[in-house]
Amino acid sequence: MKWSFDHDRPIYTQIIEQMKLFIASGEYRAGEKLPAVREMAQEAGVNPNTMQRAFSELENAGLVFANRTSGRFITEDINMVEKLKEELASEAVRSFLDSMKRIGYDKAKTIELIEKSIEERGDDKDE
Amino acid sequence: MKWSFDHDRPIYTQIIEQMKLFIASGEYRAGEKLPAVREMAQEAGVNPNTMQRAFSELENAGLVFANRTSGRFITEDINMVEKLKEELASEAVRSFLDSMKRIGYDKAKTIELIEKSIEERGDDKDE
DNA sequence: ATTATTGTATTAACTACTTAATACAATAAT
DNA sequence: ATTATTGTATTAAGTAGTTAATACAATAAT
Repeated sequence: MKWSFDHDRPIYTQIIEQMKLFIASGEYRAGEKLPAVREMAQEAGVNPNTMQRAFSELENAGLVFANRTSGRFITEDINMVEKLKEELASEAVRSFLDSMKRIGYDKAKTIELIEKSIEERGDDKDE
Repeated sequence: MKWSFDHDRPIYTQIIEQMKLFIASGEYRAGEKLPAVREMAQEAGVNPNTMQRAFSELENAGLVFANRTSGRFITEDINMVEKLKEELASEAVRSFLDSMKRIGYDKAKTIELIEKSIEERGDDKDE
C-alpha cells in the first residue's frame, strides 16, 4: 500500500510528493539505497518513464542522487532532510489555515475543530 | 482576484472547489443569481466550455440550478449549504492531520505547531 | 573480457483537458 | 412577433501526461 494516486493530478507530481513524505518521515533514511527505477515503477503500477521523470526532479531538488550504475540514493545531507520536514509541515499548516479561513471558520473555531477531531481520533492504533 | 488556478490540476475541478468555498462561506448566498456562463468564463480567463463543465457538475451535486433563460442560481436549500460547509471543514481537518502524520509529527507536535502558527498570524488584518 | 544491472534517451501512440468557433434551444424583454 | 440573453451542444484543433517499445551508456559483478 506504499503508493496511491488520484486521477486528477499528474502521477509524476504525486510520486514526488510521496517520496518527499517518505524522506521527511524517515521511512527512507538519509543515504539509503533505492530500488531500481524499473522496479519502483512496477511496484507503483506506472510506466518506468513516469517514475524516471519524478526522480529526475527529485535530483534537481538535491533530495536524491544517482550513480550510474550502482543505483540511486537518498541524499546524505541530514540537514536537508530536516529542512524538508519543516517545510512540508509549514506548508501543511499554512494551507490548512487558509482553507479553514476560506470556508468561513475563524481562528477559535478552527482550533476547536482540530482539538475535537484529535480527541475523537485518540483511540487510533498509531499515535 | 476572485479566481486563481494552478497548473497541475484540471481547471474545471478547481472551479468546482472554489465555487464550493464561495457557497460554504456565504460569499455567494443561498438563492443568489450567478452571472452568465460566458461572463464568469471571461472573469476567470477560461473558455466558456470549461466554465460550463464545472457548473454542470455543481448542478449534479444539487448546489446550483439553472433556469433557461433566466440564468443560474445557488441552491435555496440552506441546510445543504450548511452541510457543505461542515463537510469541507471536516475534510480539511482530516487531510491536514493525515499530512502531519505522514510527515512524521505526532498529535502533540501538530497542536503545538498550529497554535504557534495562529499566534504568529495574530496581527493579520482579517480574523 | 563478458555479462548483467542500472540510469538515461527517443519515438510513437493514446487519452484527457482546454480552447475555439459555431450553432441550437428556450424564454424574458421589447 | 421580434430580439436579446441565457443555457446547452457539437466539432475540430492544440497541449500535456502517460504508456509502450526500444535502444544506448556506464559500470559492478562474473
